[in-house]
Amino acid sequence: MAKKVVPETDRRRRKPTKQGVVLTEEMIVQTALRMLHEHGREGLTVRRLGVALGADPSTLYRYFRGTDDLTLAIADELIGRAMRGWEASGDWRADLRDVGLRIHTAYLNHPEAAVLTANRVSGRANEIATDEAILGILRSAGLPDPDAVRVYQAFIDLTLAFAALDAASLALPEAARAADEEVWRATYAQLSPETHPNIAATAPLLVARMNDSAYPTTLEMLLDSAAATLEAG
Amino acid sequence: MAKKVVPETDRRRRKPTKQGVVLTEEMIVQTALRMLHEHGREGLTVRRLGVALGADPSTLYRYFRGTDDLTLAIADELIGRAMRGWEASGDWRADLRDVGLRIHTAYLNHPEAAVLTANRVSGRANEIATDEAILGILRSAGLPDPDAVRVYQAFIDLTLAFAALDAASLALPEAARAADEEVWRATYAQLSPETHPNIAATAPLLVARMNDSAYPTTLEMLLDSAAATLEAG
DNA sequence: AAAAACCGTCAACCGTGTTGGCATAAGCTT
DNA sequence: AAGCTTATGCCAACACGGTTGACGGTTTTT
Repeated sequence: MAKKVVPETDRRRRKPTKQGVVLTEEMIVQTALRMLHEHGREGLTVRRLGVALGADPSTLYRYFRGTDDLTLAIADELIGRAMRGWEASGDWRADLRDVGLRIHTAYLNHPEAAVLTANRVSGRANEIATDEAILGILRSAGLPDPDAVRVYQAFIDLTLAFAALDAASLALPEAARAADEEVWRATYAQLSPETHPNIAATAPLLVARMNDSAYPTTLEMLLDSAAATLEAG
Repeated sequence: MAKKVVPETDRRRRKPTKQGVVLTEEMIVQTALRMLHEHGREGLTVRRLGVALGADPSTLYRYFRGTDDLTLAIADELIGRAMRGWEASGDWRADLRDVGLRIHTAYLNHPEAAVLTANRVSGRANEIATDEAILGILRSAGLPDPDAVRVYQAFIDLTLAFAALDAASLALPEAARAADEEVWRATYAQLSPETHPNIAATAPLLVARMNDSAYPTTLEMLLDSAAATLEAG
C-alpha cells in the first residue's frame, strides 16, 4: 500500500518527457492553476493536464498520489500567492484587515481553484505560515489566548467562507452562470407585487447589489467586535 | 434544441418502471438526498440513482435536463425543509435569527447536498418564498429599502457561506476527512515553538474549538449591526 | 562494470454523464 | 370499445474521466 510518491526535496530529475519538458511539482501546480483559469473547473482533468505539460497523464502520479493530493497542493499555492510579500505593520487591525482582503482577493482571482480548495486543510508550508501570522497578530495585540483563538477562528472561517461563496458564483461554468442570471431576470424580476410584495418593491435595489461582496462590511463588523474584546480585557 | 422536459404539473403518469415503481419528480429528489446522505457526495451518480429508484438511468432525463437541473431541484428541497413550518413572530431580531439558524441547521443535516447546492440560484418556489420572507422581516421592522437590501444581502450571504463552509468539512469523503485530521495531528500539533511560537502556544485551544461553528457568533454580530442601523434611522 | 532506483510511457480497466432509437402502455378521440 | 398519439421507460452505445500495473530507458550508486 501507501503509494510511493517521492517527496520534492529528494527528487533528482532523470528523464525529460517525450516532448522534452522537464517536470517539477511546482510547474505542475502552476499549469493546473492556469488550466483552471482558462478552461474552468471542469477543464482540469488529469488527462488534459498531461497534454498541457507534454507528458503522459500517468506521469502525474509520480508527483501526486491522486487528484486529492494535487488539489491540496493547489490550495497551498493559492494561499502562498495571497500572502506573498506580506509584512506585519504592527497595527493589528490594519494587519488583520489586510490579510483578510488579500486572501479574499487572491481567491477571487482564481475562482475555480478557490471553489475546489477553500474548505481543505493542506497542512503545507504556506497555510501553516498564514495561520501562524494571524495568531501572531492577535496575540501581540494583547488578546489572551482563548480570545485570540476565538477571533482567529471567526476570522479565518469568515474569510474562507466568503471567499468560497463569492468565488463560487464567478466559477460557475458559463452555462450555469447564464442560467442563474436568466433565472433572475425571468423569475425574480417578474414576481407580482401581490404575491411577493417585498421582492417586487426592492427588485431594482437587489439587482444593483447583486454583484458586490458582503465580505468587507462583515469583516469590519468582526474587527469591531475584536476591538471591543480588547478594550474590555 | 431546448431539451424537452415535461413540467411536473403537466405530467400525466403512464408507464410504471420495470420494477413496478411509479416515478415522481419529488420521489427522485428525495431519493437523491437520501443517497447523498448515505453514500456521500461521490455516491450520487445518475446510474446509481437509477438503480435506487428501480429505473433505467436514462429515464431520469425525462424529469431533469441533466445533472445541473437535478442539483437545483435538490437545492430547493433543502431550503424547503429548512423553512417548513416557519412563521413570523413579529420580533424581527428573533425571526431573523431563527431563519438563519434554520437554514444553517438544515444544511448541516445534509452536508453533501449543501456543498453541492449552497451557491446556486434555483429560482424555484421555496427559495423565492424564503427571500420574500427575509425581506419582509427587515422591511416591516422599519428599515428603509436600501438598508433592508443591504442587510438582506449580508444576512443571506453570511448564512449560506457559513453553511457551505461548515457543511464542507462534514461532507468530505471519509478518506479526505481522515487525511485532514491526520494532517492536523501530524503537522500542526507537532510544530516547534521556535519556528511557530503562536501555533505551538495555542495548539490545545485550537484543537478544542476545531469542531464548533463560528456562525452563531457572527450572526449575532450582524444582528447587532442591523439593530444599530435601525436605531440611527 | 554491474546493480539499483527513478520516472516517463503504454495499454487497459472500470465508472461516468448523456444521447438516439425503439417499444409500449396510458390517455384521448371517436 | 377501437384506434391513434404521445409520454415515458429501456437499451446500447459513445466519449471521456481517474487510476493502475507492467515495461523500459536513464541516471545514480555501488
